[in-house]
Amino acid sequence: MKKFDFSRIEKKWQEVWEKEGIYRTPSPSKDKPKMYTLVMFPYPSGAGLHTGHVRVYTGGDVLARFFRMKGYAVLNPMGWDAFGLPAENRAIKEKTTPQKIVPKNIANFKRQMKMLGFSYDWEREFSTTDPEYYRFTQWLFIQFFKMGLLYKREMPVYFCPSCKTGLAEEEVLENGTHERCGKPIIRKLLPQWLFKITDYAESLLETLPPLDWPEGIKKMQENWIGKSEGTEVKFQIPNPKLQTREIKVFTTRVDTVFGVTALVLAPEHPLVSEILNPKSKILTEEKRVEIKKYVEEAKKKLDLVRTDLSKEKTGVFTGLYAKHPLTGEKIPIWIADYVLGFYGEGAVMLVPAHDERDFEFAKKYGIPIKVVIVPEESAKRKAQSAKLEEAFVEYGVLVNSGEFSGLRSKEAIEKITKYLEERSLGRRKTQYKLRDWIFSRQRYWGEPIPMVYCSSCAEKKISFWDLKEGKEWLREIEHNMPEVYKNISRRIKEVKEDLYGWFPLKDEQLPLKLPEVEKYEPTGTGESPLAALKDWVETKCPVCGGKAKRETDTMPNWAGSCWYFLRFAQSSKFKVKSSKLEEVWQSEMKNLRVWMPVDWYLGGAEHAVLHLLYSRFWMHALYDLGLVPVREPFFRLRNVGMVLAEDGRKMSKSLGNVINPDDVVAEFGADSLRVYEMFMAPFDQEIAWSTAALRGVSRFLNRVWQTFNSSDNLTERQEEEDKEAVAKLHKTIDKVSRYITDVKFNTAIAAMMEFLNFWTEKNASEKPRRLHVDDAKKFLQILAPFAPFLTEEIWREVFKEKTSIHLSSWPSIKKEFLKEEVITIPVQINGRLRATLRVSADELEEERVVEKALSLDKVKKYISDRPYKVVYVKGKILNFVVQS
RNA sequence: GCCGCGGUGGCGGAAUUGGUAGACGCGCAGGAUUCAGGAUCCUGUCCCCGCAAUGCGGGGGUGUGGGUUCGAGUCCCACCCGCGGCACCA
Repeated sequence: MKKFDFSRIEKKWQEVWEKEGIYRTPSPSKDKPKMYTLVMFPYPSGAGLHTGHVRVYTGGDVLARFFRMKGYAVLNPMGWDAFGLPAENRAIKEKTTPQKIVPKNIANFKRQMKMLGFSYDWEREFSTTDPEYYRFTQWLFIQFFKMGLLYKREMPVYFCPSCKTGLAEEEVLENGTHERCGKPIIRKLLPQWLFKITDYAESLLETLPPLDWPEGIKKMQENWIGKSEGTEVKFQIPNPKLQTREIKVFTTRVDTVFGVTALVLAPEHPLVSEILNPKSKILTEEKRVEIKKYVEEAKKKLDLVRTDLSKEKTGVFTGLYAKHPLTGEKIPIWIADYVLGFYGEGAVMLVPAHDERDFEFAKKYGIPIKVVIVPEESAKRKAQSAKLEEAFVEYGVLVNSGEFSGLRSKEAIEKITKYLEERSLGRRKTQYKLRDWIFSRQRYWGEPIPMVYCSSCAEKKISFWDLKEGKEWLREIEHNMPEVYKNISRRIKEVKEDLYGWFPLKDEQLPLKLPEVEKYEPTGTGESPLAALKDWVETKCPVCGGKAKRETDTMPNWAGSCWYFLRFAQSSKFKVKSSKLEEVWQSEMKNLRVWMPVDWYLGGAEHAVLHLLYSRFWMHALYDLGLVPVREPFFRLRNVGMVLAEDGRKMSKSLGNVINPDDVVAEFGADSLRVYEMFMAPFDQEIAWSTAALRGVSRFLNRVWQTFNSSDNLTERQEEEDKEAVAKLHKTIDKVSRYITDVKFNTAIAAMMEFLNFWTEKNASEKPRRLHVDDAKKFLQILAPFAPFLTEEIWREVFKEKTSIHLSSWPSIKKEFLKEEVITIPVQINGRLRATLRVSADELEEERVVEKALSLDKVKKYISDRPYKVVYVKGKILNFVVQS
């Protein structure tokens, strides 16, 4: 018998499928509902696809193929996320350009994807680096700008002296090194574009619960946004020499406010800079130097590797006092680096008795510890003022708290907040951990930010919204979307000052192409390489016609991935003839309405927060502007687990344990690789590579091939068909259908293996089991999403089918085959299995089953004459509870 | 420290969600075929014990200890271990 020659066959079908265009996206209709399956698109690196890519893309492909056969109009696209540092760094190293590297990498990725038989609609392919694509990335940026969601501000950003580039905080590892190059980073003050993502914190939180995402991922997003409700309390500083009149603190435990024995400021707090100014003359020179030294140390510390030793809290007393808003007591003001400058107000009230960190700090510096909360039980006795061994951080009953003494914590929080609000000493406040998103990069290989800066307009304090164009835009929003307008105009007030002189490009000027340059290495000054291109940078101000400069920063990698799923859903022949991009976008709304949201989104859990949060944010904002039909981009999310090397470690070149898909396909074929990666473990679980297990899968596929190529197990005559095999087949179809949509690919394959074993076993009379060819084909069909090449070969070459198996309809199940005719009922005595009973499916009544069971010798033996109780779950189990 | 996920044979894992624990695959052992095999096929394979031993019977068993239940891998309580994330968030 001929062996399965996979390399010849795979090549043949790749070509045929392409020619026949079987994976082109059909138009959905009433009978053909839409199904948008998407896998996180890859960064086309020079190394080509790795086994992890194969895993997640195969998973997506199985779903797409399954839904296609189920009669859905499937959109299953693929593209490339090709801007960003790796290509740029590689180009620098190899003395070439990213423009030359990227297409090569893409071509290699695409070759490998075709080799693996992924059923993408290649007509929708694009790269984020295509000017036709980033023209709209830039246009979207401008929409966000107009909405007041962007502002420019000097920010202390992380900077990698080795890569000579500014970094987002997310690119810095815990140990203070750059995630790409591993070198230590420093901090540098640079003007940055920031996204006001914090303005959407509530919105992003609100729509999270109904999403069909892994609960863990949802929780991580929730924690990242980090909402907490509490009270802002004002402490006045009765010191006429100071400009700062008050210190605001945020607390979730205002019930402990009577226990405040100090205020602690972050080194970044405005009051700190004020008193450090030699001109202010608030402090003695000695004190000023002491504090200055501490603050500088603390700021450096942020940049240093955080060690366990640095965990001990340090601080310095300023010599200044604030007034307690409720008791009027003098409260000393300290500075300590454990208070963060960017969270809350950059200051906390120190309540040593009821916060562990405060307790530790107070002990160290001899600050008084005042108990104001006691456990409810001890409140009933007498408030004991015994020395605290540790902070009492739970809720309890207030003591030593003036008129609020005796209240329970929760009630006290309400009452004290109200009291403070009435006297303008505080207010209810919701605080988020989420911070605004630094969106500009001082790098070459990214989308140019389509903004122009005119210094003379800036001096005249002209902003975009002061122009006729800006006013008209706002008026239209106000007219059409009054609610949205409220938010936009509030934000504009907040950001306007930072944006005098900044004007967006006109639609017809887009795309603002990334100029080809000779030297695109980072400048080292922190500026983007684009800053060196005089001709490009210098331009005319669209407002006054004078000299103006282009923004030379580019967008981060995230920009392209924040809306690529929209682009796939828009028409594939998306050629922009009109320069009116708004019209072009609006004309595509019908397609977005058809396809969005993504029904199935697969990708690694490492994107749990950033990519998913950023794209959700863009969608929420675009929804407010009426530019997308839904708020949430991804209805259903499933994670894929990593593929580790055979030794259980990460695959890496330096360890020499990398498995290359090209090699595996050459030796075992694409189907074997696909089925193996789906079979090894649940999809979301990590797996270690095992070539031995891959052989097992390969053996299974070979047995499928042999079975369909021999006459032993097939028949054209209905009467020769093995009834048991048919019943088993239908059960298998049922299982596989359910397992696929449960993303339990491993058990789907196990079920098919089990079926093949049964089918090729001899029956009770030692004869081979035969299936009618029409039924045998059904088995091929359920295997087709996993092993597209092998099944197509048999479908068309053995069975001479004219059209692809992948366009065939998923086999339907006959319910009567799902029923067991004879059921095995376990018989237990006192919960221990003692026997099994084979009962026909129409004799499941308790009376009959018990009678039968009692006739079993084993059961008799255990019961003998003792009284018993019967627990019977129909068709499931029988348990005799016997007294001993 | 906090949050999330997990702990089942020699290994990867299965278990209809409270109802026969170990499906399927790997590995291993024995056999067939072969000049040969790291190819293919068949048989066996959770551990321990007993017997009139190719069979039959008994006991133990899902990280540990307790609990609920006729019945627990699954539910509850306490603890141990591993992985991932966040890390002074007031």
